[in-house]
Amino acid sequence: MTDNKNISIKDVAKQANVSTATVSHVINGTRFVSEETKQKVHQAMDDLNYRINSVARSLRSRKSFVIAFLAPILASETSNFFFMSVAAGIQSVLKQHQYHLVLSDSHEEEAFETDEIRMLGSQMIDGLIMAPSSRELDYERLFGDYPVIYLDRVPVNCRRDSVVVDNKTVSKEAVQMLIAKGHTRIAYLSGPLTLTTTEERYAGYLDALSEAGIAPDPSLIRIGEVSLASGSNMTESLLQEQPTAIFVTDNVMAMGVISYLQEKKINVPDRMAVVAYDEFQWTRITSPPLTVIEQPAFELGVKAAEVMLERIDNATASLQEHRLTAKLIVRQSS
Amino acid sequence: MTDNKNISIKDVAKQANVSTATVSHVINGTRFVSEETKQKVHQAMDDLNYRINSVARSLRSRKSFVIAFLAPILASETSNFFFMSVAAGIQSVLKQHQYHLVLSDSHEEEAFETDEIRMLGSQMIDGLIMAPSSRELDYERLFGDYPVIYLDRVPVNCRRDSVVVDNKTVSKEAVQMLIAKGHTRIAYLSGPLTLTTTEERYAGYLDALSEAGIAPDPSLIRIGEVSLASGSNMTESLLQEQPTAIFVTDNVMAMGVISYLQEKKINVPDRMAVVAYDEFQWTRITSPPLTVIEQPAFELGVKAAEVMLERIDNATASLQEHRLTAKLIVRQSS
DNA sequence: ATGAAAGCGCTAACAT
DNA sequence: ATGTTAGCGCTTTCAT
Repeated sequence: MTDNKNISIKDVAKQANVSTATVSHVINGTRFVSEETKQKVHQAMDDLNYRINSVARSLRSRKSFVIAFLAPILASETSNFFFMSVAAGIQSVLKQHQYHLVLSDSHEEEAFETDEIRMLGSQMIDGLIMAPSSRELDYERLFGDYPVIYLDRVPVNCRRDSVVVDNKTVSKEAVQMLIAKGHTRIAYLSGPLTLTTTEERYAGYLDALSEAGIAPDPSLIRIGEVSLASGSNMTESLLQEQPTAIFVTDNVMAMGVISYLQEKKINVPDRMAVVAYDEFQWTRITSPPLTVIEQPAFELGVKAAEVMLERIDNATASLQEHRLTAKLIVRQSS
Repeated sequence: MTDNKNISIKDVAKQANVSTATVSHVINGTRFVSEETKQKVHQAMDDLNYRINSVARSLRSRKSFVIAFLAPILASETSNFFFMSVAAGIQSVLKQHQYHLVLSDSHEEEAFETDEIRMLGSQMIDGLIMAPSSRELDYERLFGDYPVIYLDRVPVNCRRDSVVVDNKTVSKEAVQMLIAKGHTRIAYLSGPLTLTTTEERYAGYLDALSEAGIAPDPSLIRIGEVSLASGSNMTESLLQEQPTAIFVTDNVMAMGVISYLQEKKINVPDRMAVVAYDEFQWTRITSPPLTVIEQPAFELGVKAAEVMLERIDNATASLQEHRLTAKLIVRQSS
């Protein structure tokens, strides 16, 4: 209602009887202005209900104070959670530094993602934090003149800062825990191994088996689509191979596993132990509560934002690769 | 890598031997340009790897093609899902019309929200879709000169378009279903009644009881914090009042209900029927699967975006109030 | 301690 | 069918 439609720095300057330069400097604290003049300017700004036009500011100063986060946030119920927590972490840091966060969705599809990067390129962002949907794509030629930080996953020949989770270590730990409990036929369910994350988790699984002198059995390893139905189907077809434990590295697929076992009244953990990825509230109310690997999602965001801010300050500092540790939370399903 | 740092329309014009006006018109298709000239311009743009500067464009044209969505997206695990689905719906429509979506988080807190609105005000957005965190706040004085659409909830004296869910009808239906199954002592668990949504759900509950000639029992009605622990605690204290069914209008609280009943080995639905709000995948893998009210989240977003686009085209058209229907999904918990 | 003015990259009114 | 040019609102250099 209060119409601040066209109130510019010029109007404020006139009202306060000073130059536009002075108004600008008062706003930005960018050179000395006498107390008296400051008062006048503030008064005028209040009177006119002045709001800075940050578009004009960005155009002139070539700085937008906007950081974009590109990830599969809107794709499925799952990624949502994880990446939304990441976003919350990014946000919490950026806000303290007057930066804004723009969320951009990649749909976990190269074409969609490429489109978004192109679009962001014209939006004058000060930086891009992204979870690439492909490991092979040559992202570099898509980027504009802003720092980029890879989060959660990293493409080949990465020449950027990155903040990821130590998937291999924790996956290995999870499988070792199962082995320690006497399991030798441990099934592995996963989405496509086209991401660094899934690949690392798989490596951890193999490592644990190998160190325990257990030969990996291909019939126990199922790689497929990330969905509840897919997890359910895999579990069904897996049963004839007689596994005693299932390690499922995706939480949507985990729901499929649980739902199938429940439907067939297969007792967990007695007849089948289950370890899943990601700690969401619902994993505590299944029966029994699920043993899961908790990824530090929020912290991932915090770290990425911090690295971004440093990178903006110092474009030539040496590359940083941060690897945060995940935590195995043992509950009754294993 | 490819340095398109400073390539402007001017560079393209020079390279193609035309004026900047022509380049602009080629880009925007805003007046006739001969095929031949068009070719030259496109060639030049390709050669120079030109990318439009949408900041400059926005400044000049006073149009940003950006719509902001302000909601408690990053707040809790729950709202996440619901509002992220809404966001996906908004996005799907906007994308077709070359608009961009900026997600902004209100934290479900007035102060935070006010801050965000102020910030958006300086960002030259073409519209704001929001789920207000307060019913009483005078939002109008915070808004700038752009259309606003209320989504999911509406403040008092709303003078804007709105897109909401018909909570009362579906809540009433859910309670009637419980009554039809013979329940008379039906508990009601909810977060604070400070939102139009929660208020409507409560009204539906009361209506169903009243029409069945059941006097509402205050000891069965628990209003409190939205959290798993809170849902759990409420369930515990509720038990001495001997309800046979629980209607819980928030899904995080629902997890608390489930977890408490499970822990105490109280059979669902035999000793306690449960009906919850919101259809997420995990509601299918609890034992037993949950009867829930499914809100049309994605559709809510679609509708809001459509209304926004119409409103941008026609600022003076009469106010629209859309009320989408929710669906009761009956499963084994009731 | 403050002002004048150029110009960021674009659009669009006014020319021709 | 295309060119010239004045700004959009701001920051910032160069003056004084």
